[in-house]
Amino acid sequence: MGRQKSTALTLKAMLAESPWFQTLDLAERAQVLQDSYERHLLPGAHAMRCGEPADCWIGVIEGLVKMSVSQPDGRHATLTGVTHGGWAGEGSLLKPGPWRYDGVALRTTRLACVPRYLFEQLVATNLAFNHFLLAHLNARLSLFVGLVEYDRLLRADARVARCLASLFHPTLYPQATPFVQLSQEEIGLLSAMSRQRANEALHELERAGLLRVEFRGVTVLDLPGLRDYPGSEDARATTQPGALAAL
DNA sequence: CCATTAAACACCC
DNA sequence: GGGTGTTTAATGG
Repeated sequence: MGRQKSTALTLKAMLAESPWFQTLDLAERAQVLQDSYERHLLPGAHAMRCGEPADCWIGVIEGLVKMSVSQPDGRHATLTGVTHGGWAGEGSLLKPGPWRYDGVALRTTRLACVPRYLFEQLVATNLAFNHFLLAHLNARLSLFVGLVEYDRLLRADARVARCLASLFHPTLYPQATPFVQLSQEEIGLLSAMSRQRANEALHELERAGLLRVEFRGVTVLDLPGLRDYPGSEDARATTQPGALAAL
């Protein structure tokens, strides 16, 4: 126990720092603090498994959860990653039935779990909480709209850029700091590419001055630049096959 | 043909 | 020991 890592929060601190918690009145806060619980996951363990009962709303205190879908033939697609400070699962909780996605811990992970009945009670009675949920869902929507574009139109370097930038959405990840603690393998998993391709992409982004590749992670230097990498104007330097090759 | 990846390797934090 | 950086052969569009 007692392991004190840099940003390790307690369950209560994690709840207290979550934006939606601020929307609750005192009684609601007390109930959330009392009835929420913590789960510890080893790498590879499921935070949620498609088809199993969706019995709580899940926040990431520490670690990394990869959201994905899979098909019977074993192929699977990564949807997004949830890092510390992020909340996930509200989509499945908003209607009856089981989880509709898989959530897999990519490394040792601690989860904050808010029981389903509490989540439903807040949705039914607390307008401010609903406002938070709308903003949260809207943020998720724009993330996935961007994902379709990214999957269909962008090359690998740009996919990594977008994947990293998405971890800085203030609504989804209020606790984000410039240093992103993701190994290159994890970045590859989230960006749907191999580790060495992710490595190559990261160095391209570093060359572009958008981030610094570091030990077990990257530090983001230019978030807007990452968001619309490779940009439209001064991207001539990098190889840009396809689009304007005719000229 | 080209890009990407899995596998394997040697560094080094 | 795990995360990197790099090379190799294999794979698929």
